[in-house]
Amino acid sequence: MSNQKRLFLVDAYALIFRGYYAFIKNPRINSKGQDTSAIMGFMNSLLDVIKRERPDHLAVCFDKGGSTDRVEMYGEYKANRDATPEGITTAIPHIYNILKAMHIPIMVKEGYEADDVIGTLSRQAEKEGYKTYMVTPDKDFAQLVTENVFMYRPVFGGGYETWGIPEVKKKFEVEDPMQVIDFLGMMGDSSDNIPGLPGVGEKTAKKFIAQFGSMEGLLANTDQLKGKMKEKVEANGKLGLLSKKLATIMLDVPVEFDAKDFELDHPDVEKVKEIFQELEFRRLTENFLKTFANDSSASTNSTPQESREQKTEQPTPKEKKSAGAGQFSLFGTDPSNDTKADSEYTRKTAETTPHFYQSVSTGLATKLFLKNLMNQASVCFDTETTDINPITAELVGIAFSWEVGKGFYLPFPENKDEAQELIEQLRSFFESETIEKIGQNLKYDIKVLAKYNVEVKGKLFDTMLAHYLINPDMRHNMDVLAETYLNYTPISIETLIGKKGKNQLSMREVPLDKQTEYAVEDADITLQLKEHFQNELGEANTQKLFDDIEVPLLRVLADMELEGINLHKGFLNGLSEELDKDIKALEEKIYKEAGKEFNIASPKQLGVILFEKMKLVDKPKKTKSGQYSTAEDVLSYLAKDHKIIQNILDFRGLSKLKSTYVDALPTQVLEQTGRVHTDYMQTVAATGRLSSNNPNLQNIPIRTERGRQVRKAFIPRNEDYTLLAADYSQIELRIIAALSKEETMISAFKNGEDIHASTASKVFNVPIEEVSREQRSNAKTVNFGIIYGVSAFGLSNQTDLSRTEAKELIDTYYATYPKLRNFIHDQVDFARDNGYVQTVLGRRRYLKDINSRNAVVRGAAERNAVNAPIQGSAADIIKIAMINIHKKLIEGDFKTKMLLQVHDELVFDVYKPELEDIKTLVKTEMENAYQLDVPLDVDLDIGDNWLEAH
DNA sequence: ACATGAACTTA
DNA sequence: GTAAGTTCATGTT
Repeated sequence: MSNQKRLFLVDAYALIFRGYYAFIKNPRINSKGQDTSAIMGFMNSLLDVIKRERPDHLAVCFDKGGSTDRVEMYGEYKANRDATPEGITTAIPHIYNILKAMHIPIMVKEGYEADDVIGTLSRQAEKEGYKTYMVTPDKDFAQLVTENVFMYRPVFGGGYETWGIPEVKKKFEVEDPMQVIDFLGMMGDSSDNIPGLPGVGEKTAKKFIAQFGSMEGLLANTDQLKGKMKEKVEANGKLGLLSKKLATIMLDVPVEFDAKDFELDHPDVEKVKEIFQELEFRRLTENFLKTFANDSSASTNSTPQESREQKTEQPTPKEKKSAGAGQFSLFGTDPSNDTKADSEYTRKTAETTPHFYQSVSTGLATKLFLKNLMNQASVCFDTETTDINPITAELVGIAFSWEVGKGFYLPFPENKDEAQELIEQLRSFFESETIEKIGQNLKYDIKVLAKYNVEVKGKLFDTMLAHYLINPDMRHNMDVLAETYLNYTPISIETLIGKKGKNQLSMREVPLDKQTEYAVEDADITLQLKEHFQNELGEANTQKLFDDIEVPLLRVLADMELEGINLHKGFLNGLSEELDKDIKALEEKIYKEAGKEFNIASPKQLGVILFEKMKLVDKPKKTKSGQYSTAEDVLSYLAKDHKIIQNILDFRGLSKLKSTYVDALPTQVLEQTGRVHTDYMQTVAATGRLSSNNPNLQNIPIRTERGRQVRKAFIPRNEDYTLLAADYSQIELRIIAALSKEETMISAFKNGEDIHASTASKVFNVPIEEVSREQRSNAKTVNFGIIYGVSAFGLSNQTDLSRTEAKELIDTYYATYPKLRNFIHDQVDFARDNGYVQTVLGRRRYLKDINSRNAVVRGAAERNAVNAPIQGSAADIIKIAMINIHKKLIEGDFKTKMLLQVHDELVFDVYKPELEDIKTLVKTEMENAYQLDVPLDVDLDIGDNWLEAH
């Protein structure tokens, strides 16, 4: 049996899909904007199988043109499948090329699915004495399992399981794997759109199989069933038999198993390397070389020259050098000694990497360490604390590293005074202007240290910010970065302190040796990442953006967050009670109108009430998940005809207001400071904007009278202070006017005209003083539409214009502002040519879908190409203003503090005696942050709360 | 306990 | 039509 030859048949699409979705949260995009997730995922699986099992025969099977037979039987077959994602269709040609270069045969047959091809080949191989392993996660294959045919299933979390007859029997509760067909036929398969018997799911199907053995057996004995189930089965006998047929994998596909052809041969290494290089697979290349490394000793064709020769010949699988099957066993080794540990992925960890991490506790060691530390030019550090909130966190330790693979950890005593003593010894390091400090998310560490009265001075390098500029669309947490760029899996925080929730430990409770390994590893990795990103910043031309904007801004944000803002809790409590009364009253009305009590906040229940019970509409709109849509725009449409609808909309608005703002905000006041401290995210928004959370202070209501009351709760520090809000007027329109050099629009801004009225006057060809409200409003909508990348469709949705009217309006608009249209086209062209667009400061956004064949996907990318430079440039400009204002406030020793940023607005807590100076300072810095051909204009407002200051 | 979708808030 | 975050209900682990 051990000598029996083994054939592996790979179900290509199943593994490709699996690989693609494994990366769906964090798609692999290379510098050319290609989504390589699917290729990467598939190749990982393929190499994994080869490495683990060292098959002597292998082929990869694809579907082609779907199953004509099955579609003929049942028109709906696979009809409700979503279109194959673009990331997959574009991957297929690459995968074909790689397989060809690897000399692995590709099996496809027009009009058949991979299942059928694999089934047929497995039967032929069985006759020739092979053991066949079908590499697929798809359960349908279980029907093919015999004594010599197995499923080889990848399992989540890595590894594989082999399903033979016993496993299939157990899983499906059948006597014979063939009964899997009956099982699938009965319960159906929603992904293939096999109907199955109505009302029969997994449980019932298993019961039927046990009782009747097969679909035919069931249909012949329906007298033994009862009730509804009996009726249903009897009525759907035909559907059941059809379903069984659809679920049956064919064994007579016109393909042939050719043992010689299927032998796993040596790949054309150079060719594969070339393709991988093109796709920018670094780790995979190593993995590939490693996989095929240990067979080369005996083989002659592994030298570069040889391989190149082979390439210039015919690199098709057919062109094999004849090598006796047994003698030329590629891998030579017995698969059984290929241990699990060996194949457990190639990513490095602390365990597999030499390192020297040391904790420093004694006084003498600390002295030596400090001396050494102060001699460095550049040091990476990372603080470990008791809390994720830096304001309440206490230091548990600090890790330092300045040499790859080495580092030190200083544990901090729990006693506050002793901790302060230790930090005092580090003060000269942190406050040194000459030593560069490296870290991942330095804003956190800086805030922690600020609580110990230590300021971090000198040049900074934040790896998270660096990567945000290099690839803003990815995520930037350290684990992802380490895995992507260093092929290294760091120790997870969970292995130290446990899963979050009930019994999570504090870092303080972790044994010192574990703390040391974890903390110094973080510093070590961050140091390595810095070396990596340093060059990439230059390549992406974003070095200046990094040094002059993002890094300085980090200190500004740290100060704003530490400062927090004063909140009038009592006022919100009063508001909450009012809202509560009104919400209850609305509830009463709604229940009465509906004739039933239900959860109004549940879209599902609400949909049933409105569209099934009350039947307000003939054909209700559905969401993609099949529920009735009760979205705002759908309901608004009905509001004038049905009183209940307006009440529901009001209910929703008030509930949101109460739960998200009025009730939530007071709970976010930090005990220690009595203020609300938001956290600005500097690396989240793809355009370069900031985002705010815990709580989000960038979406405090303002549009409705009721909502804007919440702003009254944001108040100055005390009576000596007042709030100042400074906001850019029309900054995005000014930017697009300046960038497009559209003179008409530029001069309107220069003359201080009302830009929407001015646009209306030109588009509708009336004198500016005769522009009607409606005309101005439509012009305003188009102006905004331009910023978002207009379509006639979108515009007509926003206004009461029809699609054609909207189209006409856009055409006239472009005729009025021809350079604006050119600008838009230029942005899209630039994106097509370069794969990215950029802001005034060179901040890039990569647009992988800009050349997509799918018009919807491409359209979205085109709108991004227009919007990102505008939204992003506005973000750049306010960031410059913030940095400059922050600097001036410190230099001038002002008591006034900058508190909030809301995209185009800054809010200050102004010390009253400084008011006039601050007004001038803020307006000047904001208006002169960046020189455009259009003047920037800033409105200032002052008040005793945020609403008055507007 | 955790993830997702719908709905609602902002610039 | 762009960019975000929070809450609630619901379904899965």
